[in-house]
Amino acid sequence: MLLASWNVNSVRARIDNILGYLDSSRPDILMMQEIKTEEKNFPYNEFKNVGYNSFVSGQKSYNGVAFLSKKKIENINLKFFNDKLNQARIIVGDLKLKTKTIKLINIYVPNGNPIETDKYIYKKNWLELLIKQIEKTKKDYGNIIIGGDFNIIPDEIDVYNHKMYLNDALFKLEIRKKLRELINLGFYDIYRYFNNDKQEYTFWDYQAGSWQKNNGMRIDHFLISNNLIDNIKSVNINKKPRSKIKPSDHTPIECEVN
DNA sequence: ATGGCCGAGATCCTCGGA
Repeated sequence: MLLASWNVNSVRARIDNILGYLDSSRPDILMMQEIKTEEKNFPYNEFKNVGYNSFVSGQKSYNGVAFLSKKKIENINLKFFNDKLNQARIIVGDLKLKTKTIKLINIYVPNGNPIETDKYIYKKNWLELLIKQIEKTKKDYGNIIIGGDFNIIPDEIDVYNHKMYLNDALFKLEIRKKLRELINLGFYDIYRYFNNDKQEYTFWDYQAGSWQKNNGMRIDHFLISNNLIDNIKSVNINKKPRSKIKPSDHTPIECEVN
């Protein structure tokens, strides 16, 4: 089973790119972030026509997350924890396989810049609430996959010039520690698990020729609960969608699950 | 040495992104 996660930066502006990606990579499940639209304007039919069901948490202009899935995803939950600003940043559901059920958690973590503002406080609080709720969930469910745009650069190797990002909400030590705390609940950063010292990115800014210069960062992740580690066959950052016409600034991360 | 983008939504600019 191929599981993918992609910050599409508007599902409607990106519809041709997304359909192209589904056609060439055929993921069983695609977790999308930043769909930037309400449910009433979500292109359900375009995805239905190519064999995917949509499960959507929408919001006008900003944020928004969704699952596209060939199979049904059950017990969809848009209120995994109480986000005081009520932004559409998380969607949770159960994937029932023959031998097990996997809890799928699709997240779009707040950016948090600039760091001297409420936006940074919101990011930190959001991560703390997420960690608390994952800790609770871990007691009842062994099989958890958290995927999405974490807006966190895990380590120096994960960005083209880490010194430039020391006081950035994506790389501040305080924020990276939150990711570490989450992983320490019993997860693997599955990209790094399979790639010890490989330097690859999932995001390149639209500005300053970042893509051409490979000035990127690895901020989209899959965290796999310990129980599932033997079920993961491979992980791949698929750079093709970033090279297309009118691309998202992110590219998909893909994970092959038994 | 510097600056370079893009999407949404309401107007021809602002906000947010990272």
